[in-house]
Amino acid sequence: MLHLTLESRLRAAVTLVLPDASTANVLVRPAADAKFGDYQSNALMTLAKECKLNPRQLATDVVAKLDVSDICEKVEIAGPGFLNFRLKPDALAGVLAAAARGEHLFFAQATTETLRTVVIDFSSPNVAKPMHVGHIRSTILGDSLARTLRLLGHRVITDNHIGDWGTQFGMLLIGWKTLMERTALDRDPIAELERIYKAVNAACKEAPATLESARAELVKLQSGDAENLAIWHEMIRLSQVQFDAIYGRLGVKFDHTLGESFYNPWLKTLVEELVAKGLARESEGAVAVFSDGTLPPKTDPLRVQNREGEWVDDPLLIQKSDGASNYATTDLATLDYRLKEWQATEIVYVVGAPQQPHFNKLFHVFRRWQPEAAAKVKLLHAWFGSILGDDGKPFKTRSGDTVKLADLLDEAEERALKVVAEKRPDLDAAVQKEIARKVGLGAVKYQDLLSNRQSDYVFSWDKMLALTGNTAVYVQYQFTRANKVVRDSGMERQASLADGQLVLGDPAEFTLAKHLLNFGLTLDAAADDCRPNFLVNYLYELATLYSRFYDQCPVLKAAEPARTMRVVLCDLTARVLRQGLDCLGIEAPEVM
RNA sequence: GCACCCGUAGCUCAGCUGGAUAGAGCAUCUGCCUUCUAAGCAGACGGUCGUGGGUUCGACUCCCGCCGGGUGCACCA
Repeated sequence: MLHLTLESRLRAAVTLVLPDASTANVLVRPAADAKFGDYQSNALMTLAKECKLNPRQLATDVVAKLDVSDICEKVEIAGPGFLNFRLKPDALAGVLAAAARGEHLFFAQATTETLRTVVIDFSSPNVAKPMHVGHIRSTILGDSLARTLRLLGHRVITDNHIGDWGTQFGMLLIGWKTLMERTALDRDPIAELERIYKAVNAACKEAPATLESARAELVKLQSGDAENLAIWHEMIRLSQVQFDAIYGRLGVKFDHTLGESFYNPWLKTLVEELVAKGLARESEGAVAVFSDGTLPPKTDPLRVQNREGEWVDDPLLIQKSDGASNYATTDLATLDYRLKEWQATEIVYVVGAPQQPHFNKLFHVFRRWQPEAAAKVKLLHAWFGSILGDDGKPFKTRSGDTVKLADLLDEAEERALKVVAEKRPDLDAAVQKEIARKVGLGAVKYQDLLSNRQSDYVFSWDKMLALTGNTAVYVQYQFTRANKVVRDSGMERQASLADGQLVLGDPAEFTLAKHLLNFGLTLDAAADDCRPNFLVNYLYELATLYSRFYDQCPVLKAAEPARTMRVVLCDLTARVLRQGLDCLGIEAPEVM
């Protein structure tokens, strides 16, 4: 918050010295080290380089025009041209008082000018398959991004683009008709669907005749056969029951679940339009979009170098030689729908890294298809790393020993319950169980959001369900401690708190208070780059700073004015922790 | 062969427009509960940031080469 004030003052001062310079990159950030002060700006060194000026001289000139004496001590110029700002305690206390009065929680919401309409495409499991740990990253990343953007005041539309169409249904239909056991289906629908799918898949490899009949069933489905359509609808319904159960546990909600099949009615005309516009043409019986040659081969998504080093076409197929569409066609139709139906200004696809070439092609082809619309929308593939097995190899759905998501969540809650029972034997069993639920599910989500999304992820039960160190439990625990102090303080709502009533004394208070102010900065960074790990790290740090403060500064026994200051710090810390955890989809227990 | 990703402490990983002495957790070791919840706090140990060059006031970060690992490369999604 204060850094934004410093930033705008600094920009104004820069403009006075260098009227033509762009100040977009003039930023004020929290200081890297407390000994340099509270905030710093490195921008003048960059600016001096661009303008071929002496950086120290530029810094001196800018500081001469800079008036921040209401919030800072004298601005220092250090090293080759760093600006170091040291806050006046009263300025910091003033921001805290405003937050305590409920005027803000250290972040700013979007205005009508900055409002974005963001469609987030995430989770997207396949019908008739169990959700496994491979789905967790997309689901949790996407949900966190949606929650964060919503908190920042943007219009967010979440869409679960489930896999409810495609060649696997040929095999599923055969299996349903010839192998399916009704009692098994009633007991565990997804397991039975998975079983028949695997059986038919194996049979197809043995006998070409089975493969043929699977194709025939698929054609019947696609041409509207009533029996096959009914079975297909039933498989989707059974899957949706499973999805809803998992999403319910995870607290994940979607505004829409428009699966691949939803776009079927538009696919044929879409292909025709692309052909008519000259973008797509027939090739080896299929229809594909080829490079138009306007880009250098190296940056052209539709060209690739072959073994001999020659550049050859690597087109985007939009219709198979049997006349059926594929996922490129569906994805183009989906993109078109989202722009027309929802007026999206951004579409974020939270999909794994291996699909980068696909999205490169998809976005490229869309730009050629609808240049005007494409110019107005930001398309982002927020990719993430693979989940690896203990052997370091990515595991795939068919390898057989994938960990089912439901089992993972069960195990998380069970492990957490053991710890809760040990730490808090005084609580009722039902209360213990509820804490264990929040702690266990929190552990899973936190672990997944903790590292950079682009890193590969080595799956291990112990790692995923860790309850010590930098984990959700730690943050949740600090929240309950802060919350408890506020409850016990008996302090009324602080609506009438005056700025002057807050006096910062102890260094632990000062450090904690400064960190609270960085909440908004962190939310913005996490949302803009789709990196919830920034927020996770921020919350962990806030929790550690609170824990130190709690250890060093008695709150309820302190004399005024320290007592009020400290209760306010506890209250604000608890509020920021709760709000931050909420952005991660993690619940904050009142008691632990 | 080509493209993309990765290589940071014993292990798992952070590292924000290039910025000041590269940070956490786990593990190991040492202290701290008659004091608001010890699911806690304080401290120690631990690094040629794969490697060799380049760019510059400054490189884990940008560029080039090399080594090592992973993934993908037209009708599955």
